This record gives sequence, C-alpha cells and structure tokens, in this order.
Amino acid sequence: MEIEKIIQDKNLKLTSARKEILEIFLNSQKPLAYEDIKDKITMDKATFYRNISKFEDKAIVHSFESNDKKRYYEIQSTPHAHFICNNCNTIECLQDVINFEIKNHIVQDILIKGICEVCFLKRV
Amino acid sequence: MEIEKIIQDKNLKLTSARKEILEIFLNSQKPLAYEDIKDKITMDKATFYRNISKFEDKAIVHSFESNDKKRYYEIQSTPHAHFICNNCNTIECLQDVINFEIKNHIVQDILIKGICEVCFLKRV
DNA sequence: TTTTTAAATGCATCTAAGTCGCATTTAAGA
DNA sequence: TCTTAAATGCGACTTAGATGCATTTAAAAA
Ligand SMILES: [Mn+2]
Ligand SMILES: [Mn+2]
Ligand SMILES: [Zn+2]
Ligand SMILES: [Zn+2]
Repeated sequence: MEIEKIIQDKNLKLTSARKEILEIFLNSQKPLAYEDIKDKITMDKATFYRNISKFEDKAIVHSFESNDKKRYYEIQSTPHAHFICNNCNTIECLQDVINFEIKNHIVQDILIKGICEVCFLKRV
Repeated sequence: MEIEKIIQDKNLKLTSARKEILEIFLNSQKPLAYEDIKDKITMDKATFYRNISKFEDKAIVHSFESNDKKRYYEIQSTPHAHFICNNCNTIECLQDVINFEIKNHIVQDILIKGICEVCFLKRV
C-alpha cells in the first residue's frame, strides 16, 4: 500500500498513528493545521506533533505558519508558494511557479500575504 | 521634532511610551521584536503591544511573523520583501523589489524563507 | 514463535508570546 | 485650572505547541 511504503521507505516504524495522519494529508487538497484534523484522528496531540515533526525531518511533509498563529502542513510535492489572505485567512497553494533568485541565498519557501480573490471581488 | 510630528499627525496622544518606541524603531536598520527592545524601554509589555498595534493601524509601523514565533516590527517605508534564514533566523530587508502580480489578488507582503548568505557561504 | 528493546504513545504538565480586565494616571482641550 | 477620554501598569489569562515520564508496541533477534 502507498501509505505504508512512504513510511517504511524513510525507515520509520509503521504505526497506526502515522498511517492515520498520512491518510488525511494525502487526501487533502489544501494544507491543514492540527485544529482542522483533531476530530478525525484518534491519537493524542503530542503524538500528532511528534509524528508530523518527524515527517518534516524526512521531507514527507512541509509546513508553514499562517496568520492565525497556527502551523499548516501538507504533503511535500512540487515546491510552490502560498498565498494567505489577511482578511479571511484562507490559504491558497499557488501552482504557477513564482521564481527568482537571490544571489548567495537558497530560497526554500515563499509566503505571500494580501487579499484573496474572494475578498477582493467582494470589496469592489 | 520629527518623532512628535509623526505621532501627532496621526491624531495620537503624545505620550512618553510612544516617543520611546518610535525613537528606537526610527534608529534601527532592521526589524525588531519586543524581546529585542524590552530592556531599552520603560513601559510595561501591554503598553508596548497596545501602542505598536496602534502604530500599525495608523500605518506608521509594519510587522510580520518570523520563524522564531515572534512578531517583528519596522517603520513602514517603501514596501519590500523580507528574507528569513531558516538556519540562523536572521532577517534581511530585500531592497531589490521583487514584483509580480496575481490576478484578482492584492499582494501586501512577501516573505521568503531559506538560507541566508552567511549560512550559505559557511556550508560551501 | 517467543523474547527483547528501542522507539512510540498517552497523559499531565509546562512554556511563552501576546491579550485582556480593571483600577489608576495623564494628555490635552475647554 | 478643571474635566474627561485615552493611556498605562499590573496581574491574570490564553493557546498552540513542547516536554517528562510511565506504559505500550513494532519489529528484529533468538
Ligand atoms: Mn501548498
Ligand atoms: Mn524591512
Ligand atoms: Zn480572503
Ligand atoms: Zn542564516
């Protein structure tokens, strides 16, 4: 099974907590915070945070902090920027690659904040 | 005096707490968090946060959250992106304008995370 | 299959940046 | 000088996430 392979390929013990977490993130189209999934999982929050942190170490999951002071996680796929609405807090994955270089720097993450389409059109 | 004018032009009461805060930020070349300045100011932290928040409302100050879970503030000047090092947490103001548009969105803030020049050169 | 053990888990407790309620003080206009 | 709304200090509170520790479990060895 896909999920089990991902876990074992990184030399992680195959536990039900880990399968539960990955199942949810693999089926989500958007980044999720602990808050968003706590009712769908059975493990303690300490277990969630310890595992998601391990997934990050192993480059299975990527995360960033949003405006609501919560950390959002998503399966690490092709790198892409995120847009966070300062009005409604919605997070968008920007699939159109924004790329630029900064000499002698490594760009790992791009976070753009502003007003999203929904809020923008409401205000016009 | 410059500082007093900034405060009064925004119809804010001229208090010593406000003068102290602005003095520090006007003389800083980089964004600062409460932690960075708490020993240089005499007011309570509630007063600092209430005032800096008011400065933001009045567009005197601009802020963003960094990797260390702290909010950094700087005098609002020409809009520019910030680079935050995932290794050493240093914050750089990127004066070279990075600009792009996203249709039907308003871009208000650009945060780039990665490896800064110092850390990059150390690793080579 | 049974044994072994390091890693994973649940639960309670802690952390720390930032917020809030309230009594007191102060800026600034009348 | 008097008045009053706004600002301040202080203590208590909030909340996402981290941590210590006793117990459980995956998985490799025997
Ligand atoms: Mn994404
Ligand atoms: Mn800056
Ligand atoms: Zn929005
Ligand atoms: Zn660095």
